[in-house]
Amino acid sequence: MTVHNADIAALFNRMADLLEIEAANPFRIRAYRRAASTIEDLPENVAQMMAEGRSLSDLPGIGEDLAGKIAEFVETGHLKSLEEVEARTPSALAALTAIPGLGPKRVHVLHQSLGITTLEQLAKAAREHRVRELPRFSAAIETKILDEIAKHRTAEKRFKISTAEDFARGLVDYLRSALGITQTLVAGSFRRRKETVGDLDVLATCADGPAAIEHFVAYDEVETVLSKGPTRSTVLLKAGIQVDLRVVAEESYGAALHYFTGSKAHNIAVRKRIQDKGWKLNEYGIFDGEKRIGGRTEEEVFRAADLPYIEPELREDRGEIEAALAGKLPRLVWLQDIKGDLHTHTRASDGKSELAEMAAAAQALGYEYLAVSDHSRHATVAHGLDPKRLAAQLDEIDKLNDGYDGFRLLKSCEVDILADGKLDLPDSILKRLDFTVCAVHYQFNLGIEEQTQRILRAMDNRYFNILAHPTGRLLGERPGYAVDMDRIISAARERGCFLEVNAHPTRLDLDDVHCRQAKQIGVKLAISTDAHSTMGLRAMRYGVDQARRGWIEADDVLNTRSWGELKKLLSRRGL
DNA sequence: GCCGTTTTCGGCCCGACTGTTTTCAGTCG
Repeated sequence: MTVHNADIAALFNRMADLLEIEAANPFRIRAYRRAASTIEDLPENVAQMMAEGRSLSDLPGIGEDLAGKIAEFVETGHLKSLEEVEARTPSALAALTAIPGLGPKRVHVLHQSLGITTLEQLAKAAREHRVRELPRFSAAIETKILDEIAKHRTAEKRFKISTAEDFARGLVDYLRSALGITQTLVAGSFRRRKETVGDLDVLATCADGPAAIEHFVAYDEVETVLSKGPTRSTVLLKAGIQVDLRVVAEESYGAALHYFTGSKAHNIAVRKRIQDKGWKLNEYGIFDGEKRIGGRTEEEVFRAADLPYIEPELREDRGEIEAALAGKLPRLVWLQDIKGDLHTHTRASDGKSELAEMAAAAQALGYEYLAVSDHSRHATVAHGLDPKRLAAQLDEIDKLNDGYDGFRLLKSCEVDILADGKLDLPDSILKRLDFTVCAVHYQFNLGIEEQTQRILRAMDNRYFNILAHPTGRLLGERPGYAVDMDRIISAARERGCFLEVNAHPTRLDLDDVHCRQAKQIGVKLAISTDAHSTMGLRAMRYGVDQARRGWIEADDVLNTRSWGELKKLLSRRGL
């Protein structure tokens, strides 16, 4: 059995959930969570590392004990200590803490006093008014629990970054319209540019906190005010997204921005360093005793921790602190580094704009080139091109290119990878292309071995260049197909192929962890929009954000290069 | 449970808001 990092992370997180309900040592709980996060974000497979005889206890937050537990699970498929905890505290209890207002302490009481382990039992007990009798509960909490169960755990909902931007724009404009609010910024996972966000963490500076809060809760998109104090308030918008506003004074802006941007693990690590110097960091600033010694800017926060500025996308406690100390922070790729788009569609297949329109839009973005990569024939619903139609498109591109100065349309095609691993078009037409973008578009339900083999076989074709949207996932809609990405990435390096970071906000595929893995192994990435219209070209920034989260630098990206340099990289050996 | 050119033991980030707790625990971020 193959043990994936996600399995081990889930195991440790479950342990942490249950230990929390048992009121175990909070630092022991944190240790499990930190280890889970380390494993989950690790750009290598842990079971593989073990097989190679490498020491897991070198990983941050993993000591002798947890390394042993990982080994036990990899070897036996079981974790004895977790089973012991589960015998006392059923795993189902962890799900109850997802209900807002129910934390580990209350869930513990519910289990001990009423024997409740499931949502159904909880609802029944609440309806029978048995919950309000318990210590630290009340009729109000009982009603709230029933409400939350009825709405069935909307708390879990996450929003695509592009959707969140939509909500954020209106809100930020509204906040800025208030007198006295000088700065407004959306921090949190939004600022770290995670592919999805659970809520919006908004920071505002204002001398009069309560006035800013009043203005905030009066926003006409507010559905419910969940909490409201003089400096902080939480609301639910009609769109279903939760928003936290935090108001601080101007001199605390940097400290508050750092605090509110997170991630939590990163903040803990930075605070620890400042604390080690005998100072204190909170959202109001850096303090030496009672005396404020900084915090107006984020740079001051990092400086106090003896660190250079760390970009928000890196702040996940995935080694950025260590890299910063060693002077090895990546110089992350910027949108301005991008010189062209390597995956786009036109009306010839399922796009909405004409070839010339796409070219004009690309030039307006300042691009040096745009690859046209319409679907191949197997994608019939997308009016995929057969060799004849593709040949006609290539002729048309030649004609258009004659008229451009300092810009070039590149000849490409999004070639289907057939179920047997063959490419959907014959070499006779593929050889006329500048490069191919190859993708899986059907038979998503193959087993992991079959699916991996299918892609590896396709990569064996010397006309295979870039693997498009490598996992096929659609955020919030469907998971990716089962595929062994470790092997795909290694195979790409051996064969001189590349992987795409699909910039469409519903895809963002590769994810950040695999971007970093590709970089470490030496596989370059294409950041491409998969645009189906001229508007679609503007999604590039989401792909760049995703790549930045994966520590990607301009040199790691194919399309930061001029066409001349790019062409050399795309020519596979033996061709 | 992890971790250490201060430590192998004793630390481990910090604060706002809520509610029923009359002095603070629980929850959340």
